[in-house]
Amino acid sequence: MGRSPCCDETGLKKGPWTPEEDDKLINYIQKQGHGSWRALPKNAGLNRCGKSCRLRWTNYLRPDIKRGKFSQEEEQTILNLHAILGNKWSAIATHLPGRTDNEIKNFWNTHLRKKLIQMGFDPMTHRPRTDILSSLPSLIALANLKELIENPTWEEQAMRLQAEAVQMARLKQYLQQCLLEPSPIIPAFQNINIIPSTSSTTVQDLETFNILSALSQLETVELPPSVAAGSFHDSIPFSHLPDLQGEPAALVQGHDYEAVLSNDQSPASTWNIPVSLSPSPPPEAVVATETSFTNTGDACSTSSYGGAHIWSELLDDPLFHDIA
DNA sequence: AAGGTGGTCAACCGCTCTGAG
DNA sequence: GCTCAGAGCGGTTGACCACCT
Repeated sequence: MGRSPCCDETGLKKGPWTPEEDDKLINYIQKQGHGSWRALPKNAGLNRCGKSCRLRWTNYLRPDIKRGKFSQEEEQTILNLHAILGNKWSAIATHLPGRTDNEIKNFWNTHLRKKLIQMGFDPMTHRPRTDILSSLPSLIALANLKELIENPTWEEQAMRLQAEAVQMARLKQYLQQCLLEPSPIIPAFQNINIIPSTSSTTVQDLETFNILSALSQLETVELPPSVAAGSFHDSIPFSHLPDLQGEPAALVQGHDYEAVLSNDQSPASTWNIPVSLSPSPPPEAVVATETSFTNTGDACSTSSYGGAHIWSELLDDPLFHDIA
């Protein structure tokens, strides 16, 4: 399918529009309307293809176009709509008066997409990224390498790695059980939906969640007998994480998105993009989570593994970003 | 001051959709 | 139902600009 573009016709001008061309186009459309776009350039005295004229008019010259920076409300609207519609820029644009699909697309690609990635969200599914899982072995190797560099003796390394292996195995076992057993959802991941809310989900929440999600899917660690006994699980007072296998909102096909948009309790997505993309103080739930690990007092304590700062150091490491 | 790098955004390209004949 | 022209859409490009080294 597909036709050769009308601009292939030789002699037609391409590239940036001059003020004179803009004036011609505006004057013609204001007097005659655009009618047939293909016929327009000839009638208006423009050496352009109709397609180029239409684009220039709809994206730049139209009188009702709102220019300038996107407001917080517009930004949030785009995020919410994109979670439901995906890259349907024209559909998104219909909900933002004065904004063009091209403008929204550019804004998404240059701002919002990057923000979501930085926060650990997959910009396409609006869910926390799980591709970190594929690089987890590298991540662990990196952590070990870091330790090797900082701790010169091999005996220390052997003992440390052994302890870490036990910790990771236990953590994995616990998280697997958490994922399998229905139990109350921890506050940090409660009430998750695509509609703006006052939820205080933070970057820290997401990083924590990503790490926990990654660890929960570890498949390569041999479990020591103490884990199999189940004592570890019993000692941890927080519960299971959201289902990661659900349908990504952006992939919902054939959905009546207008109905979804008008429904505050939309089931189309179970994830909440934070209202503000700026960091906020960590919620109690996350603090409680870290405390829970530390207070167990056994090998699963994050403090004996280096604590949360090891992970945050790692996550900030340029090498990790390359891997991720 | 000059070159390099990254961000932004207008415009283009190629494909799909739609409706008329 | 088929074909084709026109319109529309989303992805990509490239010029321009600001900032950094």
